[in-house]
Parts: sequence; structure tokens; C-alpha cells
Amino acid sequence: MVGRVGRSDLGILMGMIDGSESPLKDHDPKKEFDQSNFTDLALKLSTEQQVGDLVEKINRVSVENKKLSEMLTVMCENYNALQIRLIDLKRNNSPNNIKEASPISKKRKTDQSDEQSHNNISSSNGEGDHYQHGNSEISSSEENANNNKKQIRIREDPNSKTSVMYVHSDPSDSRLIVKDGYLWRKYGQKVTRDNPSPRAYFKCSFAPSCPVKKKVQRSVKDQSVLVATYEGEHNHPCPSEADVDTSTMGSKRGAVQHGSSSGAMCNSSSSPIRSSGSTIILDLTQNSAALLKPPRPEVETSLKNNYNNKNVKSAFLQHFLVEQMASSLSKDPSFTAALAAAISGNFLQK
DNA sequence: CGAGTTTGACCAGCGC
DNA sequence: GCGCTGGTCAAACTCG
Repeated sequence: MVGRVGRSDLGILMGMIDGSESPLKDHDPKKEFDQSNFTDLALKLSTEQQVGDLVEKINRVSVENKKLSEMLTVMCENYNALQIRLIDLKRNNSPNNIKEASPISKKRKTDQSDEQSHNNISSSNGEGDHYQHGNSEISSSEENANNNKKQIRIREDPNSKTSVMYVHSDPSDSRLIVKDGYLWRKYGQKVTRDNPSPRAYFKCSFAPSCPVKKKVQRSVKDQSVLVATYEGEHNHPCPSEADVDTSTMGSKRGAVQHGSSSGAMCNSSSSPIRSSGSTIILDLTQNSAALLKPPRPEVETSLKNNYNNKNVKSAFLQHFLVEQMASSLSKDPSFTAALAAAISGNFLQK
């Protein structure tokens, strides 16, 4: 690309080149040769050429970015259509596929059913994040730039006050922290027989009388998935963000977990999308703007019915997936490396 | 010093 | 009844 050069400068330069306006041509003492002016002009021209190159590159990158965005949108639409189709197929073909787990009666059976449900969820839905509520299933996920936990899967047993949340997390992160809006105090940790990863035990510490307990353990199948099992219901309102912040900041150790889940899920925000640092709570029981809110037991609207609201779901999913994919791409080392190589290659070519 | 975490010990349910 | 296992307790420890 040709840099923007002023007409007068060009004229002078052209004259210099063809000799018509060479300062050397005329030895008139009144027009003495000014060497410094010549260097200034050359520098100016070179700078303007660089600016022009940069502008061109920016334009080119913008065009590429636009193309990528369009591709992403198309991918999202296809994904969305496929997912809706898959859901319809599931609903039509196998009404018995989604079996309700038997009420968790005693110890030890809980984990097996939980893990099994997780496996069923994972296998039934493949890539998508998953939320299961009673007999219905929806999916959600989040890429958080500040945290490695990305996904949430929730399974709630309507017959008991137990629910399971699956959160994607960095396998190297041994803290077993599932942020969900409530305050938790760890009171024990144990290695279980069927899972080499330790299981952490938490109690709700926001209210002393709150009976809610939480167990967090990595999935056997996928070490990057944290399985959080919640038992009981909170007998207090969800701590506000300020409460959580102050209590967390105020604590000497500053390591209190705050989170919630289905029976224990925090519902402090009116926003449809609540992300508490690492997790996102998705609830399609609300329409339009209030697409997301934590699934509480009292909100038992069938999610199947919500799938009929395809416009709402589509809009949300599209936006959501665009963000997720963009984030995934930007986080993908190979993608960023390829992008960097392409950009640097262009620079080198220039 | 105080609040939260760690971790070994203890308790209780379950299967044989 | 015994052993295994998960869940809980509490003293010791850690950290700001």
C-alpha cells in the first residue's frame, strides 16, 4: 500500500528524481541546497509509508476478523439447530431414556448414582454442557478467562433434597473449589475407595443453623470435572455479593468457598446469567431477558416446555455459544500460535 | 490471635 | 459379628 504523501512533497521528490527541481541544478546562491530539509522529507515519507502499511494491515485483519465472526455465527446456528434436533429426537424416541434415579436412601449409594448420572449425562449429550432438572435436560457452559472452571452440569433429584453439580475445572487445581454463591466451610476430606481423588466435605457457613452440606470430588472418568453433591436446603437467604465479598475478604484465610446448587443454589441476582467467577447457573424457566436464574426446587417448570420457546433459547444459545467459541479459540494455544504466525508472516513479507 | 484448613481418629451403616 | 467404607469430629496446623 502506498503511504499518504502530501502533493507538495511528492512534487518536490519527483522533481528531485528527474532532476527538474534538483537543488543541485540551480547554483543560484539564493537557492542554496538544504541537506537537512532533504533528510527530513525522506524520513517523513518513510514514516508515512509505515503508517500506511499499518493501516492496511489493520484493515486486512479487520476483514479477517469479520470473516471469522461470520463463520462462527454460522457454526453456532448449525450447532443450535443440531442441538434442538437432538432434543426433539430424544423426546420423541426415548421417553424412558432419562430415568429418574431412585431416591438416595443411604450412604454409599449416593456416589454411585451420582457418578452414574454424570456418566449418563456425559454420554448422552456428548460435547455440550449439561443441566438436568428432573426429567428434563438443558445445557450450559462458560469460559471464564480468570478461572479454569468452565462448565456446570446440574442434576437434581426431585424426590430428595440432593443435587449434583458438575463443574469443569483445571485437573491440576487440587483445591476442590466450586463457587456457587454461598459460603462454605470445609470440615473434612477423605479418599474414597472408587476414586483416587480425595473428596472434600463442606458445610454452609453463612448461617450456623443451615443444614446444607456439600461434597466435592473429581470425577473418576474425567479429572477435569468436579462433582459437587449438595444435600439439604438453605434455611437462609442467599448471601449477597457484598456479603460474600466482605466475608471472603474479611476472613483471615480468605479461602471460604461461596457457591450454591440446585437445592442449595444461590438466587441473589435478577440477571439471567449469573456467573460466580467460575460457574454459571442456567435456567430456562424464565423467558426473554430472564433466561437464566438458579434452579430452585420451587421453580419446577418443566424444561421440556421451555424448549418450545425456541426463539428465546436460540437467541440465548447463539449469543452464549458465540462467546464460548470465541473464548475457546482465543484460549486455544494452537489457534493463537497460528494467528501469531500468520500475523508475523505478513509483517515479514512486508 | 483468630478463623479456616488439614488430617488422623472415631462412629455408624452395610454386606457377607 | 466382623470388616469395609463413607461421613464426621476435633486437635493440630497454617496463615494473614
